[in-house]
Amino acid sequence: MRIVKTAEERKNEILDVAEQLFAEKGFDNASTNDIIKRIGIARGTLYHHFGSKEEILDALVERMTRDAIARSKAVVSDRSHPLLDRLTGAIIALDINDGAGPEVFEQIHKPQNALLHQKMQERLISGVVPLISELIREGNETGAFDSKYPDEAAEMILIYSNIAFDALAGLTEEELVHKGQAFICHVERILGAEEGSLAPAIMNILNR
Amino acid sequence: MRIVKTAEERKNEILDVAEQLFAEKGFDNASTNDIIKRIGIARGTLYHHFGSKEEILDALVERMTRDAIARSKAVVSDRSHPLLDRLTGAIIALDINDGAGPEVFEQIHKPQNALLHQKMQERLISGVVPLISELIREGNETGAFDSKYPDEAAEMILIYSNIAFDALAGLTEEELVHKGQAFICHVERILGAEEGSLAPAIMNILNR
DNA sequence: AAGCTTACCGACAAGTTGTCGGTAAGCTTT
DNA sequence: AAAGCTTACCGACAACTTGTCGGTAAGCTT
Repeated sequence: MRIVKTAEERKNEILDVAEQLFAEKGFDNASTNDIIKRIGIARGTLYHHFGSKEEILDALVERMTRDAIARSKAVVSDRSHPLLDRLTGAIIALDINDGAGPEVFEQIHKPQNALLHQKMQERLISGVVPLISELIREGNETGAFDSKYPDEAAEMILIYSNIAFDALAGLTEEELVHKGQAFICHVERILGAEEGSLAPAIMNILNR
Repeated sequence: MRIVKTAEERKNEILDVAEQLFAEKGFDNASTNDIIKRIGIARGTLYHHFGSKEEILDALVERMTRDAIARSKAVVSDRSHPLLDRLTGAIIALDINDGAGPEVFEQIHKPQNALLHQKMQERLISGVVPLISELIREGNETGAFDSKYPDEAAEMILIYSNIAFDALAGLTEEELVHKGQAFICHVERILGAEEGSLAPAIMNILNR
């Protein structure tokens, strides 16, 4: 009466439960025992599919970031929208909690998840920087931007948005708006865009 | 023949060894057993001074960041130097490895030290942002800068310099210079400073 | 010298990760 | 259909972790 599944099926099952547990208790506090108990498999089964606990984390990070980057890429490639909309859309696509569930993104910033957070950030940055910098170059040609260092500009914008928008828990609505406006202003300056040119693009995206 | 020391002495001894070990093996891989063996104390002694392994980490982070922030503060407060020198000096003071030893800063970015890294970053940012933003306000008055959001500008500059200058391991000399120039350019734009006004200030600091 | 505070000790409980020989399910292959 | 092979699965086990706790001893007061 032993239940057998394909390797892919079982791996995804493990990742699903790992995602839940890391969100609930954090990577450090969630044990491999927690995972196997919740699924109802034996210890050996888990280690048959993944070589270590960290390997589970890596696979999970891969799965989580793949979607976000794909979404970002889709927005960037869609030339039917104006350039500025594509820029803001690509960035926003990263921050908004994907379908998987918001509780993950809420707990991700807790100290127990420092590793998860760092790995996700690394992947997101390296995956999206090329997209954004290409967009910046495009803007340079149309005259919308005037950036001397598109790669580094993209890097700076993405790193900041990833870190700074982590800790927006204890902020009032007013502070939040202020922080958002500051961000827009600084992005405009970094890109050499006209002042106020980005704000409407963000509205376009959010109301879409 | 039991060796007794004051609590402060012993605590510092523990932190010294912890710093070594975290640098050698990373926070996760260095066990409390490693610490007590290297010092030659018993398990109970360690837990008499620190309530948990994470408490050791916190104390260590405190001790490490205290110096860096103090250095930064000293530079900012020294009004005998020009404003721009104080700005660049305060930022550079954070990145340069302090006397403690460079091996710590080399290993700090490894995955096993994600927690340490995150906690240090948080403390550094929250400690130095007020200093820098005050400096920016000062520059606004003298006309050197034109920043609408001094706090967020300081935050953005500090976060980027902390993250981006982590991974400069596999870069050529040329790439490094390019990245440095890009950073200067973007800081100037964020602050609304005149183009090229920051570069000489950085030279001043580095050659001091 | 008695007493109190506190640094120190080490055995122990409870839990963690990763290993390994063995079992059984579902394939080919003949 | 039987034999054989691959591979998903099992669970006991070793080796280690962190944190606890009753007890010891050093250095203070009083």
